[in-house]
Amino acid sequence: MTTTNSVSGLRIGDLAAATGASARSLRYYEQQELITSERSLGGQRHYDDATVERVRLIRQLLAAGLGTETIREVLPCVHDPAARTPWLAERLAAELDRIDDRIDCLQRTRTTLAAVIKDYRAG
DNA sequence: GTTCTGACA
DNA sequence: TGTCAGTA
Repeated sequence: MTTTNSVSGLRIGDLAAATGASARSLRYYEQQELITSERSLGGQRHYDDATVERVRLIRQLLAAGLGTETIREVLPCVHDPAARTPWLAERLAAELDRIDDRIDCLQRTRTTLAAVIKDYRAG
């Protein structure tokens, strides 16, 4: 569309380019209430500059294996100490354990694959 | 041309 | 998450 209105901010294509997330993913993040946007008269989404950093963090957490529900719960306290609660601390500790388990799993797999490759190269 | 929603894979 | 359809 080429509608002109007063709504400023990044359009979904801009945010996608700035974060590496696809427009499809960005709409999904919004649907999951991980990010918010304003709508122009034509219904187009417009994002605040701060959303760029937020999306990068979301993708980092997603890549680490956290689910969207967990991210939604945890995101508020990352940059806002006031949002940190005992319950959230337990939640984060649980995620830390999961990540450690995952690291262990990856490390074992790495060792296995490395051995196979070494064996192959040795002929 | 870009984005929107809903739907299917 | 990609992609297709029909729009605005």
